[in-house]
Amino acid sequence: MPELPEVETVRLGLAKHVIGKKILKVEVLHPRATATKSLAPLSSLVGAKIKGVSRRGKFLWFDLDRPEVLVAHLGMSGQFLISNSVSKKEQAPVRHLRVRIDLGRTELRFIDQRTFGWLAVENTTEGVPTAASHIALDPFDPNFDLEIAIARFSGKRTEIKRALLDQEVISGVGNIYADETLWRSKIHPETRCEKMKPAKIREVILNATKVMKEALAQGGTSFDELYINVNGESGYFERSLAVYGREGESCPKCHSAIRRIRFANRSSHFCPKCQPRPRA
DNA sequence: GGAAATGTTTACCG
DNA sequence: CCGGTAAACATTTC
Repeated sequence: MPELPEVETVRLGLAKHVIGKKILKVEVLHPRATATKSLAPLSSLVGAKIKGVSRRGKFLWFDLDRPEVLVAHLGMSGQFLISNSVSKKEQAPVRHLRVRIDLGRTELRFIDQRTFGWLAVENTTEGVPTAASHIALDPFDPNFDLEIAIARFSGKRTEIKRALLDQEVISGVGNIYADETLWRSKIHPETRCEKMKPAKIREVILNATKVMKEALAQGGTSFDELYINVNGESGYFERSLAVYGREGESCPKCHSAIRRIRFANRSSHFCPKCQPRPRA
């Protein structure tokens, strides 16, 4: 579920609530919540103080007053929720609660229905944890370089949608924003990158950036309770979606029926009129 | 009741 | 390198 705008919404919420707090206790309630690559059990972080919350693409991490970081990936259904610590007795059971991190008056909870998300203790290289070291810069990164990104797309001999989803080409874009980006760009998802002019690729990247910025401003996209911010609130970008999840409904631009195709093992939504299939 | 679908990532195979 | 497929899993929808 969570793509860059959702992860960034979570990061902002976490930063507001956990920076400066010390980890007093860590309770792992599901074995898959700790990534196998974790250098140590999450409980080894007891005593560490949280100095900051960082993000690259869809990867999140907590910077600590020690070299290691606590890395998190939300997968399809991961959430962080901030709650006030209450005595064990008063706690209502929380569905899919995987990890509890005691920060004193605050408890940080990692909740994950499908358990594709994970946490890990990792080292960093130039401030970036191992898990995210192969991930390209996302368009919100101050060091993001548009020309380098264009070159990377141009070098891919594959379809534009696959490249958009490839986190080593550009990071942060997932299935929702890829479809929305291509609709805005009037490009069919199966258009080959090598057939696209650099100017068109530039337009695609800029549209991806724009659609994710707009989504961030609305707190991200929530279809259900599977994506909510650290306070348990939903995002409102769903109402702004032009094609994603709208198969059979009308294109906001031309009113043709939106189509859905299976593609790269997931659904792609597009307008057959605004985004005609490129001729081979 | 069962199949198909769901926002991610990684691995494997041809 | 590319692309298809599968896998990890729980839940909802058709």
